[in-house]
Amino acid sequence: MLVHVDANNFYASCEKVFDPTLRDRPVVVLSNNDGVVVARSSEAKALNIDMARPYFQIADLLRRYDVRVLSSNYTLYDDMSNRLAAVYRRFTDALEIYSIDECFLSFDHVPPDRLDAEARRLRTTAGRWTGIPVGVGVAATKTLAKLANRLAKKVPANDGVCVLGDAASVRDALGRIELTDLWGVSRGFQCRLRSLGIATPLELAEADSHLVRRRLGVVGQRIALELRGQRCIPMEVIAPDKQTVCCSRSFGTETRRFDDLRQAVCTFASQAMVKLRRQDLAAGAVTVFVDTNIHAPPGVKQYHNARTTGLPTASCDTREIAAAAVRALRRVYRPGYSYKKAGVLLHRLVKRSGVQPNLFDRRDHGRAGRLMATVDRINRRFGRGAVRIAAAVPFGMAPSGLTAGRTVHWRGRCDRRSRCYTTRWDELPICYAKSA
DNA sequence: TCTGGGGTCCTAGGACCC
DNA sequence: TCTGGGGTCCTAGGACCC
Repeated sequence: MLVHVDANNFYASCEKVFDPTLRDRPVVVLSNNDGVVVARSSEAKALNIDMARPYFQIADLLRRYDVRVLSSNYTLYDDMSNRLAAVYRRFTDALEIYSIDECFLSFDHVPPDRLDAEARRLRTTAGRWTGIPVGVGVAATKTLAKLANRLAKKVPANDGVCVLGDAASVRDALGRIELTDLWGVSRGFQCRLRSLGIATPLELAEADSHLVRRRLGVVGQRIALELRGQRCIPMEVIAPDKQTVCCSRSFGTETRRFDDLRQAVCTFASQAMVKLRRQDLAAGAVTVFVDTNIHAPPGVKQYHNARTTGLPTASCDTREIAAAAVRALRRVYRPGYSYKKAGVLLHRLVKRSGVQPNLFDRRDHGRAGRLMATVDRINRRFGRGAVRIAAAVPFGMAPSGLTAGRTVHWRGRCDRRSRCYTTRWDELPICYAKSA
C-alpha cells in the first residue's frame, strides 16, 4: 500500500508554529510580489476567502475581518518541509517528495491490520515534532491515496486519516467525491469526461478501457487504471534530475528600459544558476522571455516573446550564462512596450560530470567551477548576493530600494514577510518566561 | 497602484535521416 | 499516371499540478 501525506494549509500552518499571536486567527499568505492569496488557515477558509484571489481586490474585506496577511517566506517553508520529510523517513526509506508539502510513502511492509494504526502514528508524530497538522491517505495507488487523503480531511469522523484497504471501501470513496477532486482532473478534463457520458469517479473507474484510451489518451487511461487499483504512476524514491530550471518574476513596477530588463535577467540567471549547481547540473541552453501586463486595460499594446541561446558547451558558470541571457534579451526586447515580467529558463541540462567537451574550447573549466563553488559558499554563509556579478542586484530578502545609487524598479513587493525563525541566527524566535 | 512561480507530460508538426 | 515506410529529434503550445 502507498501513503499520501500532506500538510494542512501548509504556508499558513508554518507561520502559526512560530507566532503565537496567529493562533486561532484567520491567516492568509500571499504569492510573490504580494499578488494573490496562495494559502489560507482554516479560519480564513471559513470566511470564504478564495484561493488565488488578487490581494488588492479583497484587502478591505481582510481588514474588516481582522485577517492577518503575510508575504510568503519560502526560506521558512522550505525548512519546515525538510523537517516533515525527516519525520516521514522514520517510517520508511521509500519516500517520494512530491511537492513542498506532500510526500508519498511506501507502506508495503505494513500488514493490512496495522495500516490504520501506523497511519495515525505518522500523523501524530508529524504534528507533535513539527507543529504542522497533516492528513494521511492510504491506498493501493497514488491516485487512490490522494483521494483517501481528501476524505481524511473532508470527513470529520476520519480525524485526518483514511485507509482504502479493500474494493468495497474504494467503491464507497469513489461515490463520495466529484470528478475534479481526482488527481489530474481539471475543469477542462471534466468537460471531456462528461461528453463521453462519464459523470462520476465511479463511472470513470468502470468505463470501457478502449473508449478511455481512444478518447482521453494515455493521461485518461492512467487515471482510470489507477482508480481500479493498478499502479501506473510509479514511486520515485530517487528524485530524477531536473529537465528545466526557471527563475522569473513579475515586477513591482513596470518598466520600458532595456537596462532594467538586463539587470532583472542577470539577477534571475544568477539565481537559476545557484539552483542548477546545487543539483550538480550544467545548462546547454538559456531561454529568456519578457511579458507586458496581461491585466492591462484593453488598448494597451501587449507583447510576449522568448528567445533561446544555445551554448557550444554546457556550462555551470554564472558569467557565461548571464552573458548568453543578455544576448537572448537583445533579441526579444522591443522598445515602446511597458514590461511587467521577465524570466530565465535553463534547459538541455546534464550532469556536470557528463558534460560533452568541445574540441575548440580552450577555456579552463576547472577553474571556473572552483570559482563558482567559492562564490556559492560565500553566499551561503553571508547571504544571497554577498558576491555577485556586477550586472545583477542582491536577490531575496533585501527590501526594494536603492542599489548602487539608483532605484531598482522591477523588484517585487514583500512587505509583510515573517522572520526566518529556523535558518537565521539573528531571527530566532525568543521566548520570555514569566517569573513566579 | 494592485492580478504568482516553478514544474512535468503529452501531442502535433516539421525537419531530417536511411 | 504513379510518389514508401519507419524512424529520431526538436519545438511550441496546451493541460495539468502544487
